[in-house]
Amino acid sequence: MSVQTKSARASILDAAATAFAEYGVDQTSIDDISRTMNASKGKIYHHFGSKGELICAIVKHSVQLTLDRVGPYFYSDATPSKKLHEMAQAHVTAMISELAYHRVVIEEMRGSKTDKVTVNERMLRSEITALQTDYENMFRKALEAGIKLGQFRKQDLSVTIPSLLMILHAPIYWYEPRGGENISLIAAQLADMAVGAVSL
Amino acid sequence: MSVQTKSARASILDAAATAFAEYGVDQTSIDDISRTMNASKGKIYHHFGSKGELICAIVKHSVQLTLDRVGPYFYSDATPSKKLHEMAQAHVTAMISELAYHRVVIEEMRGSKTDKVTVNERMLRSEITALQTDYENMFRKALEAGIKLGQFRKQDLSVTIPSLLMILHAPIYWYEPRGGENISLIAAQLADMAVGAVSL
DNA sequence: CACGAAACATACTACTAAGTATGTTGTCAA
DNA sequence: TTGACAACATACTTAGTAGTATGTTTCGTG
Repeated sequence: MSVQTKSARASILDAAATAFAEYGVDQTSIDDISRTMNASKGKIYHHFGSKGELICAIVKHSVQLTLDRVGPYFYSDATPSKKLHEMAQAHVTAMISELAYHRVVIEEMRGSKTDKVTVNERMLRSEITALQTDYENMFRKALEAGIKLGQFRKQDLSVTIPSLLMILHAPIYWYEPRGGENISLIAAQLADMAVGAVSL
Repeated sequence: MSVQTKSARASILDAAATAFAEYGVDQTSIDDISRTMNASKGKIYHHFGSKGELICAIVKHSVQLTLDRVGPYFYSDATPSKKLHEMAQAHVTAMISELAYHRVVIEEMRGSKTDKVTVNERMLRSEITALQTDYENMFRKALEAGIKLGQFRKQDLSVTIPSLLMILHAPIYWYEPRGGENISLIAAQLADMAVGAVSL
């Protein structure tokens, strides 16, 4: 077959993300995941050093996907209001489009992790943190530009940014893929809310 | 001593909420909790039938506390904008004031729970759901009133309400009690954002 | 074809943590 | 006083799960 089937690593990532998103990270065992793939636990541990690394890979992928979707709008030359609106729309679209991956992120955001953490995992974590910082900085700069131009209210951005992202994360909690639902409608409304939340 | 010390049940609830909030529900064992209280596992299981029931009690308490703080403002006769602002402020104040309890709620929102669920727990869950529905309805009515008066934008409330609550939940993720931070400042800014998010 | 490594599968170990069974102490009412 | 019950403490059982050790098969390459 010339049709290159999805790589084993990607299959595992998909299956894991789906299972984690559905039942929760802690309630899902590696055995559970392998079972849904008609594979064995050995396969997973061959590709990922630990459960923690698997989770990190999912989270990193989620952040990267979001960055890829939103980035282009940040680097446009639109007015701050319009730019923020487009970024918000892209973010929501990302959330809905790869729902499972992003759901895992939410669950792992408050990751204390007393368990053993492999060296590899520690590296992944710092990479993720870097990506997330980059991402937040995009919103920070867009907001600062809008404030300077008098389009956005003066405000404490360390409060604004996480709250703004909360709005855009919201679909993670309640969206369920049906037939008819119009993704762009939801994205548009949430983007309206986001812009309204910071505007004068 | 006439000073009535806190009831055992309340002590357990506090210790559990604190530990759950700090390390995560799944990473915190009943033994962990009892250890922080200098008590025994038997004490906890004497007052709560299972870990699930303990969690439910915490969640219910959280919802009840929020309801108590926000309710009065809903039943005032302020204009929709002002009413929503006051409700939002009260909500944020609640989040910050009993941070541990509300953090547990967030973690349990996406509760699939394949485990055994006791009958008692099932009852608690439905009570909680009822309280939460009541709570959301307060915001729904306030928003509908504002839309009717032309103060708020026409919008899909099934999208708006969860997103609005997300803004108000935000401090749960980043607030950490220091000395100087001014709670009311944070509450005011988030309330501004909430009102702005739905206004014309 | 051979052979070595990658890509798995299978079986096992070690440990954690929820829940239980049972023992002990204090309290209060009859 | 006593007995019964609430309020704990202690010790144990047991199920589930992360991780490992060890086979087995496939496959690219010389």
